Amino acid sequence: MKIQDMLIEALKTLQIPQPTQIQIERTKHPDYGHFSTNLAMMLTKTLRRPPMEIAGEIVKALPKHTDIIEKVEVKAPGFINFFMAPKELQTVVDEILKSGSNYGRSIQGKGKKAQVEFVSANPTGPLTVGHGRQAVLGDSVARILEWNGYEVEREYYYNDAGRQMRILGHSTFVRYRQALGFSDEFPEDHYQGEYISDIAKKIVEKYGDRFKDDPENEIFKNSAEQAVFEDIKATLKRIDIEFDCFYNEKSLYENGEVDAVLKKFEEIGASYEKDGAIWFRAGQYGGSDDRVLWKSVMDEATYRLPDIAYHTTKYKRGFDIVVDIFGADHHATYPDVLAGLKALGYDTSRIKVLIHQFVTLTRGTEKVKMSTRKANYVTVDELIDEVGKDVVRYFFIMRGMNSQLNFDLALAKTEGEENPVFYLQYAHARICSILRNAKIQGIGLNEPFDEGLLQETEALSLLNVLSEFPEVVGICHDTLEPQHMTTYMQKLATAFHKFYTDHRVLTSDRNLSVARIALVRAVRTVLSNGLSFIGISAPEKM
RNA sequence: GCCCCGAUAGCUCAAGUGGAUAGAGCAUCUGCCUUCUAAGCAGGUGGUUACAGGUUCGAGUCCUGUUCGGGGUACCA
Repeated sequence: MKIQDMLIEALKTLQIPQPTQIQIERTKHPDYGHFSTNLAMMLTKTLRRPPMEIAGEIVKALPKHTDIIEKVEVKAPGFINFFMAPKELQTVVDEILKSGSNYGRSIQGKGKKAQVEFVSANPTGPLTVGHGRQAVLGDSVARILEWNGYEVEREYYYNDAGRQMRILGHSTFVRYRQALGFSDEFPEDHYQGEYISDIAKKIVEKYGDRFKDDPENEIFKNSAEQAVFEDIKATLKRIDIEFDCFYNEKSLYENGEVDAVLKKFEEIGASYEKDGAIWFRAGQYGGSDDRVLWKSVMDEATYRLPDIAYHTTKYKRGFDIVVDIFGADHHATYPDVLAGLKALGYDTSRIKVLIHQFVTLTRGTEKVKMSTRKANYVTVDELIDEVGKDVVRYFFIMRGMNSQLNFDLALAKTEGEENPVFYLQYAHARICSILRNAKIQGIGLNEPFDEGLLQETEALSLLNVLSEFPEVVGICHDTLEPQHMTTYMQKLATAFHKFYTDHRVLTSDRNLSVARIALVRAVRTVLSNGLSFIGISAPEKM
């Protein structure tokens, strides 16, 4: 960065040793210029002099580059504020138009493979609002990594062998009997959802009463699983989420990964037998207490063992970065998995675990409890029907994942068109409309322009916001939090709407019009890139 | 008991590594459409950032304690 180089040069002339890091930040308020540094305040400790004094000397010693920096100010308690020259701000238009849909992309992940694992709900029923948050969050994290140059794989891990699935199969069986006219009672702890009856009816259509006395027949569980999975995939597709891989836990037993972990643990003494069960010394590897890996009672593994084995495959499959996304209810399980991997000698710093808090559903002031069993949930599909794909996606990532998300169903309906997502899309549509009009007036979109004509306050602040986009992509990468992009997009749209209100793009002055067209084309590019970054469509008309 | 997350405007929420005057939307009040999309813009009202201490040039952000809410703490996943 140019400002940084200038500061380093100033420190050299003053013979002040350079601190390990020079912080340069964008300012919040225009009064403080475009960038500022706390360098003088950082130096006050080592130099033992007042920061204002140091700041003054640094500013005097700064090399003069009036084409880049228009003004430098010192403000109490010792900030050095840089005001960029219009000429410097104006260069971004050309840069954006040249880069187009690549503007903002970073290459820091180039050549690296990343995997994002999310949703991973067992196929017992439709995706609910709770899953929705994770689905959108996970896909957004994947998009963040893609924008930063990684080759990204989206993975869905599931288990179709557990107790839940047995109950699902039996639920289907009972509905099947009922569909055949038997008056079997439906057990309370079974899956109450109507989708089970639909699946059962299809079995009746296809096979009649052939299985009426065969509750153990695999057809019940298998048909249910298949149907549910198809629904889940269809739902995800509606919000533009597609997985590259569905990984079945069962395969870890079939391909020997589970056994391999057990054997290795035994070899290195990370496990021991007690009370007929096999325990993992999690405490020795950064976990809290020792945990059971293999149950004595049922003679089967606990979930930890296949989870550890599963994660070893992530290393074996060559991912440089692995992101696991869990709901708050799973936060206690991952330390054991990490401890297991550490025991096996893997570098666990490659694994990033993101925990998101729950979605609390309310209808007005009334809380809606959700349970897949009792079928009293709101599905992602219903949500999409209600507010549309873009709003669903935006809604789930506009809040930080650490906060519980309150979803008021009553409000979701009324907010409708006042939703912040329309604000962004409207800015894009407005620009498209201007460009259509420009064409009608016979102004070409690619005519050479004089960027020096973009000098109004509103234009300059818009240019400043535009130049921030690549940094936001970087912040999203560092934090793996997509909401930084939504916050930025609001800021960009605001800057544009403000410019639009105060200045016409198509004026009687042709040169000015051409320059402003270039500006709004740059805005459109960044809007469109940002919307694609968060997976929201950029409409040309609204 | 112990662990994780949260508490910011009347409501829902922002605020990258500690920075300056804590921001949006909704709600409410007032202005702005014979000119490119008013799904917009400008302005008003609204805050002791749960509470009490601490760290420092500086704390919504870090530390300690308290209160309240959510989630966990299994030979369930």
